[in-house]
Amino acid sequence: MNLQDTLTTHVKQAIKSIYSAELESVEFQATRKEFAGDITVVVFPMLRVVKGNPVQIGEQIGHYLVEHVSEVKAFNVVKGFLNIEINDSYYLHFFNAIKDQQDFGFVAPKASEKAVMVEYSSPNTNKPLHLGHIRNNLLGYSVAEILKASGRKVYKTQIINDRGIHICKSMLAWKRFGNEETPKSSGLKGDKLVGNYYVKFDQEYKKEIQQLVSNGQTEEDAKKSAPILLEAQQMLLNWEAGDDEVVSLWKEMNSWVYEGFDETYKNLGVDFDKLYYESETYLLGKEFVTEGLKTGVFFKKDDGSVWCDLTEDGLDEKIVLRSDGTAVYMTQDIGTAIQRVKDFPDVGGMVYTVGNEQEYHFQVLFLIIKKLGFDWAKNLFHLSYGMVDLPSGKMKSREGTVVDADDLIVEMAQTAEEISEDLGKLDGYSDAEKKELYKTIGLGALKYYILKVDPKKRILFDPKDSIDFQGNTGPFIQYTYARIQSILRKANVNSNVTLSADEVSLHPKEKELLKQLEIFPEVIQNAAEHHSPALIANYTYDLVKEFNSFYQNVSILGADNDTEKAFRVQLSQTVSNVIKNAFGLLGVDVPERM
RNA sequence: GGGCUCGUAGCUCAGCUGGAUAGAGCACCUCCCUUCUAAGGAGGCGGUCACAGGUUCGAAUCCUGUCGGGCUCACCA
Repeated sequence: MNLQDTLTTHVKQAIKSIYSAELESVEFQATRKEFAGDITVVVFPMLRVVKGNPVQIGEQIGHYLVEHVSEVKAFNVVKGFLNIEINDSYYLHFFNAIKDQQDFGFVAPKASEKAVMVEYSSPNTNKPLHLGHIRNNLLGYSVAEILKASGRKVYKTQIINDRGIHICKSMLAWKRFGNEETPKSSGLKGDKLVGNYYVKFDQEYKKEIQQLVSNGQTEEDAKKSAPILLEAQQMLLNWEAGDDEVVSLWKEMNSWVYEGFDETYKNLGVDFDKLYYESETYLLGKEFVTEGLKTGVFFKKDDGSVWCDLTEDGLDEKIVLRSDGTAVYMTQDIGTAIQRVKDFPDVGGMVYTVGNEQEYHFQVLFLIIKKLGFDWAKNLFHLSYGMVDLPSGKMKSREGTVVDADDLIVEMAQTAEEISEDLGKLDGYSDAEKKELYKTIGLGALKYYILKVDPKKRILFDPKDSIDFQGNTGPFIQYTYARIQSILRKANVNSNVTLSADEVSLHPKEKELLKQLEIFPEVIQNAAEHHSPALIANYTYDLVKEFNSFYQNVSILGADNDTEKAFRVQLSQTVSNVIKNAFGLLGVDVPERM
C-alpha cells in the first residue's frame, strides 16, 4: 500500500472515531515549499460531513495521525491545510525498493487489458515528409510508448495513402520529363525525387492553363480541360482497371518513396508494427456499407449514393458511398478500422494521430462504427493536434515555405555542433563519435521542443532562431544526464550498500529529489490517460531542476562518509535512470557525455 | 451563420480531478567555475490568468455571454 492510501485510511478512521462521520474520500496535494511538511491534506471538503472549524479539525486529525501512523513524524495546520511531515525512513525504504529497478515506473502489460492500436504518420506518397509530419510522428510514437509503459499492449501502425489522382500526377510527370531518372541515377532520396515530379506536374499544368486562357478559354474551363490533367485522370482509370504498365510504374515509384520514408523514420527514431495501404483497404468498407444498408444504419438516395443520417446526434448527413458506387475517405476508414480488429483480435481500441482539421471526420467515423454495432467503438480516440505554423503563417508548398523533415534534422545537428564547438567540449572524441552526438543533441532539442507543448495547441516554429538549448529543453536535460554519468564514472562506491534510516538523515534537497522520483509511476499513468507526452516532458524537467539544485548544494563525491557518498551516488544513478526512462517514452536518446 | 478549439509575464510554455501569496525558461539586471561538466546554480525585475456575469467556504480551472485567433461544416483525402 502506498503512502497516500495509508493516510487516506487513517484520516477516515480519525474522522470516524472523533466525529463518528464517514468520509468518502480524502484530498491530497504536495505541500508548498514555504511550509514545513511533505504532503498536505485539504480539510475544507470534509466540512460537508463534519461541522466545525477547519483548523481544529486539522489539528485533531494531525494528532491522530502522529499517534497511529508510524510514517508521520509531525504536522502543522495552516488555515484548512494539514501539512504532514513524513519520516526519512519512509523515503529511504522507498528508495531501497526502487534503486535497482531498471524499469522503475513502467508497468508490465496486463493480460486483462485489451491491446490498443496507435496510428500515426500516414503520409501521402507524392510529397516528402515535412515539419507537420514530424509533430505527428513524434506524438504518435511517444503516445504508443507511454501506453506500453502504462501496461497496455500496443500495435503501432499507419495507413499509407498510395492511391488516387495525386499519385498519377507524379507518375505522368515522370514519364514526360523523367528521362528514366531513378533515385540511384540521380542520387536523390526516393521521396524527394517523386515529390519533384509532383511539383513538375503542377508547373506544367499551370502552363497549359495559361496557354488555354490566352487562346480564349475561361480559366474555369481551362482548369478542367488541360491535356495533362485529362491524361492523369485517364491514368487513374487505367490504374483502377489494372493496366500492367501503369501498375508496374506505380509500384516502382511507390517503392522509391517508401525507401525515402524509411530513411526519415529511421533518422527520427520511429517505427511501426504493421502497415496498411489504402490501395489494399479501400474496397473493404463497401462491404460494411452494404451491411449497414440492410440494418438501416445507412440509407440510399435516389441517385444511388449512400448516406448516414446523423442529425439526431447533432451532426449532418454524411455520404459513405458515391452515386457511382465508389468509395470515399469515410468508406475506407470504416473498412480499415474493422479490418484491423480482424487482423488483431486482441485490439480493443485505437488511437488516431491526425491533425485537428479532421476532428469532424473522426467524430463522424466513430459514431458510424458505433452505429454499426462494434463494442470497441467506445475506445476510439482521435489524438488531435494543432498545426505547426511558421512566423509567415501556414506552410505552403507553392510558396516554398515548407520545412522539410530531413533538412530540419540535419540543421538541428549542425546547430548542436556549432554550440558544442563554441563551448569547447568533447576534446578527444573521434569525428564519428562527435557526429553521432550532435545528432542525438539536435534531435533531442527538436523532439523535446515539439513534445513539451500540449498536443492540441498550435506550435509556432521559427526556423531562424531555431530552437533553444538552454532552460526547459531537451539538451538541458541530456546535459544533466551526461553530468551524472560523469559522476558515476568517477565514483568508486559499493552499489550494493543498503541504507537504513539510522545511518542517513536526509538532506532537504535529497528528500525533494526522492519525492519527485516517487511520483514518476503516477505521471506515466496520467500521461497515458490523457495521451499527453507533454506531461512526461514537464515532469522530467522538474526532476532535473530538482537534481541540479541538489547537485549545486550537496557534495556528492565529497560526502562526509562512505555511506553518505554511496547513498548520493546511488541517488544520482537512480535519477539518471528515470531521466533515461522518461526520455525513452519521448523517443529521445541520452548521451553518456556531452 | 452552426459546431469544435485556443486566449496565463515582453516572448515560448507549465498549472493533474476547483484549494494556500498563479509557476518555469528565454530576454533584462546582480552574484557564483581551486568539489564532482557554467549547455549549470542563487537572486531581482516582470501578471487585472482576454473581458463581463454566475456557481462555491474557495475559480486561471466549472457554467453563461462577449471579444479575439485557429480549424471545420465537399459525391477531396
